[in-house]
Amino acid sequence: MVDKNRQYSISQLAKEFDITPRAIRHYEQIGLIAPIRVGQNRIYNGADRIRLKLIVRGKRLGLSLEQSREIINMYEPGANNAAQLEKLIDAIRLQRERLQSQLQELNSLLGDLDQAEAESLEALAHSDRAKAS
Amino acid sequence: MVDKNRQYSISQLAKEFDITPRAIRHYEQIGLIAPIRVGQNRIYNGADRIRLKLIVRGKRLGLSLEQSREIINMYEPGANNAAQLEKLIDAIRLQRERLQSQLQELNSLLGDLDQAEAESLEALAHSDRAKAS
DNA sequence: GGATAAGTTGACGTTAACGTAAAGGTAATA
DNA sequence: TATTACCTTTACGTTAACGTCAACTTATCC
Repeated sequence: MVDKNRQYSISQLAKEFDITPRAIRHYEQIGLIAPIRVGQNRIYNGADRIRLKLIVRGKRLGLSLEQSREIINMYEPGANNAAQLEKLIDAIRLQRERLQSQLQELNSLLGDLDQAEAESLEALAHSDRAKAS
Repeated sequence: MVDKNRQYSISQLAKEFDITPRAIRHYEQIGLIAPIRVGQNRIYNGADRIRLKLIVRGKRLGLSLEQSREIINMYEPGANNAAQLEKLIDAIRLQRERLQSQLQELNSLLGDLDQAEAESLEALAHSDRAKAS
């Protein structure tokens, strides 16, 4: 709760999350974050930082910004009611399921390939025999 | 081995893999497949079909066409040597690992959220008490 | 009072992976 | 023979997610 009122510059956050200031401004352009201004400079608070964190995590998870938007919209620092959190968690679970089915696909592909490998090894064995003969 | 010499039209394959003919032509443009021509029409054989299958699977796995290209290039219907297959399988395994780390991230995010949920539930409980008092 | 560092706003450029006409060839079918 | 049904090429359009200038302001340090 200490950093609830902390303030961050754009490059500070850019550095922390290893993205460019331009990217952060882009997120603002499409309405994912809305920092306040001091003079003409953007100043980010703790909630903004969390939103950014969600975005970056989403990217690592292969989510589009639009998909992340749903998650971010569900994150309302004050209006943190349980129903919203449930929805958020459900969304994440759904993505997890997507990933898991991808993994399944991948494993089946690996299965195919292992089989192909086995066959080709056998083929090689046969050709070896052919050479040997 | 029966369909080794089978022939397919572009729309047949499009239908089979649930993609558009345009997409298939696109894959050809960037050199992922190279069907023969009969007149001006493209005719695809079994190997072409496999390549397409690899592409489509790759997409389901979240691979870019360039990533798929590596896999496809490793698939040489005739020159099916074991070393190449090993490389192919390794590539797939690598992708699997990427997915698995994504899953881990996802699970940790879910962990965070579950905790946030718990906290907010507690907060709600407190506010209930506040209301009750 | 320059130089340097960090910030700002346009606004055009870029990559990926096709979509979407437009305009025309060919073959089977009513 | 006219209408479908597929096929072709050419080429511009589209979305996502920023990258990359250009031109300018503001604060700080020597």
